[in-house]
Amino acid sequence: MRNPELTKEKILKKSGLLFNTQGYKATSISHITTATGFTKGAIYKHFKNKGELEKETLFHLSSQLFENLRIRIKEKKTASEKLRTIFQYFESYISNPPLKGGCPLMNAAIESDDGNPILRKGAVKILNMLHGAIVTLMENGIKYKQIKAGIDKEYFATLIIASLEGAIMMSKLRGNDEDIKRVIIHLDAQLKEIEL
Amino acid sequence: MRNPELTKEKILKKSGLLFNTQGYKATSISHITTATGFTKGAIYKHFKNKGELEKETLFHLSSQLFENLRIRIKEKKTASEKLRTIFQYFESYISNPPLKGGCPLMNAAIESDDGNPILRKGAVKILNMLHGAIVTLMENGIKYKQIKAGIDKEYFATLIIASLEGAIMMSKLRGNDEDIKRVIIHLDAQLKEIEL
DNA sequence: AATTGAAGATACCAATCGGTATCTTTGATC
DNA sequence: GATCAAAGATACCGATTGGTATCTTCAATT
Repeated sequence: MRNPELTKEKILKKSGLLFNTQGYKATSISHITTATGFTKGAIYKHFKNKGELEKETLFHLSSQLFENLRIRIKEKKTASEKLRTIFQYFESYISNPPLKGGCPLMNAAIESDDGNPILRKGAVKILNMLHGAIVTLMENGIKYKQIKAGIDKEYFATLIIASLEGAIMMSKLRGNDEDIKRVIIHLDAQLKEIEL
Repeated sequence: MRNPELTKEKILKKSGLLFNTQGYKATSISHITTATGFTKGAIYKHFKNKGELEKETLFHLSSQLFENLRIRIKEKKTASEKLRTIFQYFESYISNPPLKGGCPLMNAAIESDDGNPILRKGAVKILNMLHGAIVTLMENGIKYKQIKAGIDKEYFATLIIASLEGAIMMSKLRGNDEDIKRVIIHLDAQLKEIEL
């Protein structure tokens, strides 16, 4: 009944939940052993230390969310629709969370940026991926005449990520859905202005 | 040479630095004793437990920043100028940080929102204060015919806070000042649209 | 079916955690 | 200047931390 791959997957999944809700530093190996049912020995067979587990877990979390998002985006045809899908996905973090604990990028960014350089590096990578994905999405929109040419893509990508991330923090903290909705209304309006 | 008030102040100051950079959970009492030069006995004479110290420190940090901001805002005359002062203050978090470790509101919000209800309550209070301050600022702007009447103040306040907080996270993580600058350019443009 | 290396369990380590009880020192009050 | 409560130092507590060494169990290979 042994299945090392499945064991590693289970450890990553449970660690993801714990790290994203309780925080990386605040989640101990013992918490993970009790959550998974495995022992320390099993965990340290798959991960050489806690830092490595944190890094791999963050990557696991983000690939999961990215994959989810990618599927939804693929269904849409125009760049505008794709962008709006991103907005809605971020709203679902509040209204119907695909993952407890809020945005893993934000969580890792805030916890790591003044210590834990390994985790920080992972967070930077994820942020750059997200930013880059939005930029290419807009490039394609321009290419297929759905979006005005000459707009500053980097600027829009930053605007989208910053306001959505900030809004999730606000809504999550205040137990609101007002803040995230307001931001999405604004982003929708901005999107209308660059549509063709 | 004893001065209990000054002792408490020093503990709060050093704790503020440590909590805001290393995180609340990650900063131990021992870290604070070595940073302040005081012993555990001294700390627990002024704060009944670590949670209380965290709460008071967050309040101390935010009042400091609020006071700084309040002074700068008071110098400006119109609502637009006052709002732009807020934008610039957030930019200074990156370009010339008044405090290491980024925005204490954001830090406390992210670390506390799934545990540490005491700290969370403090963060909510600060967020509501900031939001409320921006709303009143705009109300006065409307009153004195500097800003268009009929605009959604709550909406603008949320937009400002969300995008600035998100941008700080991004710029801090990427070692950039691009992201925060882009957001401020956008907020400036938004402000121009509601000016009279 | 015996072998063997990997998977996982168990038991332990020193260091550190938040917290407390107790002791000494200080400075204001009389 | 003696008094005395408050401020702060010291020493300790049990629990928990990340990590390791060792043992057992499993399942694929021969």
